Amino acid sequence: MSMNERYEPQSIETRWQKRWDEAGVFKAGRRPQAEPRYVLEMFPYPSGAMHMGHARVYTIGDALARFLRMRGHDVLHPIGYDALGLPAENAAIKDGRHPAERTAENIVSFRADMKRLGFSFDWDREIVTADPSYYRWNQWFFLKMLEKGIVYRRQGKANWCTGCMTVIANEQVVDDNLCERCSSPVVEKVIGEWAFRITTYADRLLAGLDTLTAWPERITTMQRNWIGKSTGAEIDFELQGGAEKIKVFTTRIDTIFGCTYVVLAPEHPLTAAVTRPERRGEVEAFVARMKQTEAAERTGEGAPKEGVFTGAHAVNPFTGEPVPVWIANFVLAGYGTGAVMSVPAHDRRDLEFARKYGLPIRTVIQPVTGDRTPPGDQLGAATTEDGVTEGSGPFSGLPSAEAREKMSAHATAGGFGGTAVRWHLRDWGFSRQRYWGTPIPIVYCDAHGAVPVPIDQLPVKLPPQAIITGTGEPPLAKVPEFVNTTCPICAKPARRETETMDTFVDSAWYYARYLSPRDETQPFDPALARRWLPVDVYVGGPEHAVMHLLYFRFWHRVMHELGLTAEPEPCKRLVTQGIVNGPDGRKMSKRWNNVVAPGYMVDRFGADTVRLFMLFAAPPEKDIDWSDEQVDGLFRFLTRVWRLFHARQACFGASETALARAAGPFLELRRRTHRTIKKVTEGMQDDLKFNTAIAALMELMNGLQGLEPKAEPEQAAVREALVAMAALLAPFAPHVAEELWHEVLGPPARDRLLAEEPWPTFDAPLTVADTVTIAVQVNGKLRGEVQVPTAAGEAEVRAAAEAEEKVKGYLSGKAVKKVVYVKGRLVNYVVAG
RNA sequence: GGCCCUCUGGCGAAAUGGUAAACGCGCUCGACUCAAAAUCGAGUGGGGCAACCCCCCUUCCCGGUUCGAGUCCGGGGAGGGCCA
Repeated sequence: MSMNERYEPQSIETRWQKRWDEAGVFKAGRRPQAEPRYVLEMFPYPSGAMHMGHARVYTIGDALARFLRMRGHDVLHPIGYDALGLPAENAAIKDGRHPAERTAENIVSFRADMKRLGFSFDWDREIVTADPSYYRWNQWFFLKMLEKGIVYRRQGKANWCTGCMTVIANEQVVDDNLCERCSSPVVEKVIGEWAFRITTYADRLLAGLDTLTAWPERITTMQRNWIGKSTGAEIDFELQGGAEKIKVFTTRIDTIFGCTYVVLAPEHPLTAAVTRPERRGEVEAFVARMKQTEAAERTGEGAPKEGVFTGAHAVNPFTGEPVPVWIANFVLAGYGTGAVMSVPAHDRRDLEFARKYGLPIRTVIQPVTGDRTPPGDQLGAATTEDGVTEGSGPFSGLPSAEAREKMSAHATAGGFGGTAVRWHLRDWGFSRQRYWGTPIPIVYCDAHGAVPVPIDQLPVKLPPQAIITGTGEPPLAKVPEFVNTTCPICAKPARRETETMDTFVDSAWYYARYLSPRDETQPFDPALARRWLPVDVYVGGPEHAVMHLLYFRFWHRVMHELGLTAEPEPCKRLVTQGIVNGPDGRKMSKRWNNVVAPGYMVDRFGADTVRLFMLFAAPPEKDIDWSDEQVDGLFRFLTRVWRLFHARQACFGASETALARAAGPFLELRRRTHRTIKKVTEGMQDDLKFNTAIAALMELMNGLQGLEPKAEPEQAAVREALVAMAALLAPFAPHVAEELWHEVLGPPARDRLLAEEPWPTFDAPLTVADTVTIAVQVNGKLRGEVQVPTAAGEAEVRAAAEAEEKVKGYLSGKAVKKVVYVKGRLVNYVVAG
């Protein structure tokens, strides 16, 4: 046997990657008897070169996948590419190339970068969403959902991105009404579009969150807020001298006796009908002006409240009192009923508006604290908290919650309203007026209207020759070969739908396609789904909390209802990993010139060092800053490990039977070895404590460095430590681990691979040291420590503690009131004075 | 404004309510060297002291629960996220 003295990762890494690949050790389904585990990382959008963020997610998932494989599980750890979408199309327009060409190139580069990092993916299951063999199943789901009424065509206001020239989802509109992808302004546009009725799942998606106990709470909280259930009441205000009713939605029906006016959204259908002739000019001018203004601008916190009086009055059904009907900018047609009852004393916006236009303010809630709210005209600010009703007729003197219940019941009984629920969640409009997406399988026929493409005619393929202009007209509309077709019902000439699907459709169910990626008869095999789903651990960025992760849950529920999956939720445990910032602590970006490319770092230090850095810097969920010094340190660690093995080659042949005779420092080494196995194992199982697991390995190595084994029992103890170290290192730094493991074991291991060896086990009695240090406290302050045999009882420990000179000083002449003894930890004397 | 999260050495961090700062980085000193790099060894929270004996202080701040609080509870501050 010969070992190179120098640690040269580049040469060993490619060699082991090849061996793993040839042996097929990462293929899922090789252990049909074993318990399956599905480890998934969010698949990449291959928009350019791979970056550090990718290196981190896949390293985290890979460490876990490798660990579980060594624990004997049958592991599914797949990868693919989220290849369709706007950025690829925009980039293609910019440099005049076809998105398919660019995407294919990016995938080649991504795949190479991932392979160089040694991720244990089952490459046979690779999927590309831009491939018709994938997106035909998007079309299949579309048709199934159309059948079930989950997909529908609607005419409505949509968010139109002026940069991407397409409709985008609510969730994709950020900050000041800008597009999440391209930062161009987003405007409202009335448009016909396809939508998923995700709102009919709102209650189930909300309730399902309670079952996701292994998801980070902040993600479930964000989803809960996004779904946004608010329970309130709907109340009809009859128009005085007219037949119309104004339906208002409120969560604060307990304040209804304080309602002094009613406001309609400018777009409310009743606006024109209620307006009195003498006010018509003013109202129309106002409505016209509001149409020019965007929603966010109108309703923003700082935006001035503006409105006009319609001249009409509506009757408050609780008081019988007529109140004026106004139109105002801060009410939106799209939320609730598009009309609100205004209670200026108890709502901030209503108060601001009332003050501006001189409308009455009436206090009807008093704080529970007993403080008095001043009368309306002296009110400093609206009191928006719950309290106790007053001036509310038969409902006076009730706590808000009780008042709400009784008032809702009263409205129901009187036939003018009742309890109602409103959701923040909107239906998911998924039509895109762009090329690089899944064609929507619909044909428009003059005689039969919108006709679904029959399932056996799928896929409807994207024509390669689309003219990509980015002008806002669907590019597919300009491809006659694509557009012109025949009606599936009457075979007469017809036109294809030219819109494509949002890419969130692709990512909503890709994890299921990995189960049977080449299946041509169904999206995936339900029998395999029963074995592998739900996903055991899903690793990805927290930025997907309300878009991808909600659509993902929605889609899974639909699949569940279609009988394709056994469970209603797609994934048990979610791990959200932090960002990798530049060395300067700022987000890596060309703008700051602080981008560190993973490929370059692999060239310099090897994949194992880069992987160790990702895992050691901090726990997975924390943001980290790239640090050249830390990377140097981890490379040094691997070099030290390498040299240590080399320096101890004499131990490699030591016999295991000699182990039992190890004594003194070598028995202590054996204990450290077994404690390390325990610590790493538990850290990986319970939480993903990669950083402390690696720290434990460093400690083991530090302890090993000072030992000079001579006799065979000593050599055997060292060998045991080396074998364990190689195995424990395998999930984190798999290449060097594999190399060293083979070196230690020698020829007997020639045909085996550490990647699929059983995980080391520890001998429980050996994890216990024979003496422990017990802290001695007096009144909770540390005053000394004593070494006692691990087996020592309380009396023995106390005797030793009380014999300590220092402790004696603190105890002498004091009355001991109480002694707290914690086995193996401390003894605390509570003394008087 | 609402909801949520975070705050520990010079830095990244660790710590079932039980010896705060494991491990790594950085730094200091020493060995090796003509010298340097690399490597190896020792030290490294702050203050007091002749003393690396010992004492006091220290997990953003204030209070509480407890024999004992970085950890639990209440209040405040700063920073961040999401939603408005």
